[in-house]
Amino acid sequence: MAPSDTQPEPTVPTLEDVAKAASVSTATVSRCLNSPERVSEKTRTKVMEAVRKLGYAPNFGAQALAAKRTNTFGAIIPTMDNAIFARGLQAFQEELHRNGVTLLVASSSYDPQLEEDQIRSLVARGADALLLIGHERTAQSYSFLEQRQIPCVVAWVYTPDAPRISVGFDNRQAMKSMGAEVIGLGHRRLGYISASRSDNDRARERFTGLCDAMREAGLDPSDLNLRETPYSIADGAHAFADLMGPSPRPTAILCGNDVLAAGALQQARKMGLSVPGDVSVTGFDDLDIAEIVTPPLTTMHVPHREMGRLAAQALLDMRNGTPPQSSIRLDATIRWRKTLGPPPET
Amino acid sequence: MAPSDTQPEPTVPTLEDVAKAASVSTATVSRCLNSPERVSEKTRTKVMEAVRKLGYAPNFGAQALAAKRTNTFGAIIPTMDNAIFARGLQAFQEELHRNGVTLLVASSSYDPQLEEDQIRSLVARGADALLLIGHERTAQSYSFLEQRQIPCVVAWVYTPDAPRISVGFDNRQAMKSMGAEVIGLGHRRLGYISASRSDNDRARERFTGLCDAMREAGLDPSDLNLRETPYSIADGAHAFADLMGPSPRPTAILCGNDVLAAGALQQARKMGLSVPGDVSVTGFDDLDIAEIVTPPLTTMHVPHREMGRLAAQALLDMRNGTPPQSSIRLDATIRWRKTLGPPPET
DNA sequence: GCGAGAAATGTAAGCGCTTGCATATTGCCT
DNA sequence: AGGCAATATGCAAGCGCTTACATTTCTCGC
Repeated sequence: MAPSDTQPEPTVPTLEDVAKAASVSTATVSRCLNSPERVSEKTRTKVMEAVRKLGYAPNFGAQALAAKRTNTFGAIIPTMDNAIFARGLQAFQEELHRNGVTLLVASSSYDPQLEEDQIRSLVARGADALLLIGHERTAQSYSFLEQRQIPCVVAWVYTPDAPRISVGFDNRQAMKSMGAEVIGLGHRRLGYISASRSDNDRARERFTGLCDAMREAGLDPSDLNLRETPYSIADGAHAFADLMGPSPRPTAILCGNDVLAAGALQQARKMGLSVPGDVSVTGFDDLDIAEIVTPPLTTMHVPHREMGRLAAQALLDMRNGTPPQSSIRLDATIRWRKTLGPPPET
Repeated sequence: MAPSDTQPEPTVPTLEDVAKAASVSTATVSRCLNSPERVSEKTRTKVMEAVRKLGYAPNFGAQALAAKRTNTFGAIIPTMDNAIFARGLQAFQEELHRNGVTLLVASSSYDPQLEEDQIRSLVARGADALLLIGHERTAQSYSFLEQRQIPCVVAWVYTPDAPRISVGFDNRQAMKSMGAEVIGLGHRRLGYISASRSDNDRARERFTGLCDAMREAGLDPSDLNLRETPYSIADGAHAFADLMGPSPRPTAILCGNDVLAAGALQQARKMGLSVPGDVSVTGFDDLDIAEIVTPPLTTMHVPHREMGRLAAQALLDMRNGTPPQSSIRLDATIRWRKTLGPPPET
């Protein structure tokens, strides 16, 4: 039904076209669209009709250029390829939408350079404010943000002393408490599967937290059997196999996140190891998968949606000139399920 | 270390500032940035230095306005809240990035009206092309796209007859083949857990495909025991419980996607039902979770990354004036794992 | 019916950038 | 050294929109 054979006009209607069609000035059309109360009923109707007929939609670039504001926020997440950021981001976007702002999302693939590009790109596109993950980025990124005075909050971490507002939880403390539980159960030989710690402060903090826990229990962190790998189930499985190869095997394997833990669990089954009978496994994040793996994963629950919502709130406040006084701390708490138990008797 | 006490200048540097700082014309600076080869080595260095020193970043709006192109594509997905679109989208973005285009993502929350807004918003922001999911959207969305002649491809479906290019697989056919396998194994009483079919042609097609399979096997589709629910593990569990309540129970429960199937599996365990001993379960999508649930889920494998890559390719081609001749068909094939077997003896 | 102030509308100057065209510079060949 | 082509730069006209400010049109009170 496309009436494309009559009018081969790829022309985008402009304000001027509308003005002409309604025989008024462009100023009037603009006012009609932006502050309708300043235009008489009659002309307004006339103009709106022209708008509809022409299918006019304002050119965002021009609008931003002339008005110097957009109602757009940006978010840059390390990856969309797994569920880690999905839920928080969705909540973030919902909250923004509720407040009339549009969200633009970009992903950095865990690459600081790419992230810098994305920041520039989002800002150039008029993002009024930015949501960033973690504190790790290029100096240029920071000075750019600084210079442009772009409101921004850092999520997925809680760092009260950092120069910018964060909304999240204390990764180090959280992993420390997980470590303490594990050790408290009697485990002494620990394995840890971490995501790559370079360019990732969350991963680093979690690792440090585990070391804290060991130290506090009189264990030597350098005995910790560490594997650092990319972020996938298969990687988790591989690392687990690796860790469980040489004897004496660890009696508990902590994972930096649930995806890795799911891989570990899978591998455990493949190796005929019972969890937690032969070896305990813990995760971090409490993603959906934590509930459905077998056995259900004991993991650190992170209030993702809450975090997204509060981050949006904070950013909105900043934009409106009432910045939150300080970072916002959320609590991550252990979600006990079935993969953590005492070490085997032996 | 923020040197913010000396210069309280929230002024954004413009092309002109850079030009002045480098004592050249704005035209030269512009060329420096956009086609460096047309500028002498010497001035280029000079200009680049000024750019760096001032922290200059082009104003996207102005750029788009003047150049009438942006190197930006948009994608609108129904939700970011689960993994369904994540992998494909990530591949899509990688391919675009490889070709120098930036991706802007928005999510519609499965709401056609919201999607329409997002389309307008993305286009107004200069998206040169759009990736959309499925064919279901408001008439206004279509006429807008039509009128603006925005290249766009529809993914996650394969519909050779539709007026726009699609890149994906045949949902109906795929589910039909899954149904045929199930029936071929001897199952007669079937249950189906579907995502909401309104505003979702993928869900509708899959359902239809299953009916096809039944009909072809001499079964009456109206005997199919259907549950339609939102998209979460808990919903899947709930629907499963529902379906397995009254006797005679179905001997196989097909699910419209893996998330729902994961819930079903979870519920089966909770009810003490063995899969596939007491009841078979199948999924659709082959997300990561399919591999890690217990037992591993027999599901329809969808080449997500390939789909994302090809969609990007197609869109790139369209933008460059060499549109693909037709829709691109990918194959979805059954990934046999452990949840589908013959019906119980009884 | 008149004049004053309010309300509605129009005029035009940019916003920051790209780009066709004109104007230097440069390099090279004879 | 002279002349020409090629190469490098500058000039200035917009791109589509917003918004002070100017102008026109209403609306009333008397």
